[in-house]
Amino acid sequence: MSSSSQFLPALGGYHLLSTLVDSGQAFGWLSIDGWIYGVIDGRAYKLRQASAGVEWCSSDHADDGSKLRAYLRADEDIEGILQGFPVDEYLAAAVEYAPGLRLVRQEPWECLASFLISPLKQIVQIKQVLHSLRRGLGVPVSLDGHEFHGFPTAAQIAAGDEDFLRSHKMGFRARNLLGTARQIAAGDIDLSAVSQMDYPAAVEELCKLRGVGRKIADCVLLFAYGKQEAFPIDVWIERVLHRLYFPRARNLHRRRLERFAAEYFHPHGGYAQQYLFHYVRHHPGILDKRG
DNA sequence: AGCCAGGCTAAGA
DNA sequence: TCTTAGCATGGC
Repeated sequence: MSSSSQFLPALGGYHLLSTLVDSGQAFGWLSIDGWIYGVIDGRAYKLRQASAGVEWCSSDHADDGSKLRAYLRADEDIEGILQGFPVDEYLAAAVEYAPGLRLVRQEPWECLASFLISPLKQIVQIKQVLHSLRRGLGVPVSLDGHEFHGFPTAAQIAAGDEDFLRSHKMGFRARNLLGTARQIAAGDIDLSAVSQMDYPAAVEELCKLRGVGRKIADCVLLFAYGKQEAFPIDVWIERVLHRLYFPRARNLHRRRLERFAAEYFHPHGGYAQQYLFHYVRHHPGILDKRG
């Protein structure tokens, strides 16, 4: 059952590993034998870095690659975005460190469910819980003799109970995932309608979901809906903004940081945040610098 | 061993 | 409106 690989051009600067495996925006991609494996919309894919693009292979032999292109945001003008960043030594260092880092466009439900697992968990643990959940509920799909699983739907999760979810080590987050899955399965909130909303309305809508606050809403709006105004402020980004941009400020509240980021990085807050996050996670020492 | 993790809810001031 | 305790689990 060998499938021939295909090639996505115009992705020369793309760095798959930092974008898919090591970025903290998506949690389902696995690095195996020099390829990166994952599932998009029920199809298994494997991807590999090539000199002038991305080599890929799908479990669906009739796959024309359009889903993958959309997921990778292959047509995005990354050069223009980087040019539009404010002149800033930290941002410049972050881009220089990982110039091939990109944002992707995930499926909204999977992204939302993933970040419902994120509070008070490390990224490695989030990945473990989500893979466990996939194996428990997801539809299997194989590629190269490896078995993967699609992400469980909201209806599938809503049909279960909290103890089942807790058996996948998600602790108190089980209540939130179950509650949100039920709101969506019941048609209480329509995730497909969120894409047409402007950013503030979308934030408000997502925050109606159980366990979703501003930070998780921003993650979903950025990583799944492509809303560039979204600037998720987690503990790391908060430290970065505080230490690097307001080294002597006291009583810096989340509200103040949100306002600063929205203005200063406009209109590319989402990308700026992603580069800064990736950079600080690999250079925590920059936070030691005293202002 | 002890600190901390891509936060949120709800209760109390 | 603003603060804060409590939350489950495990990597390092």
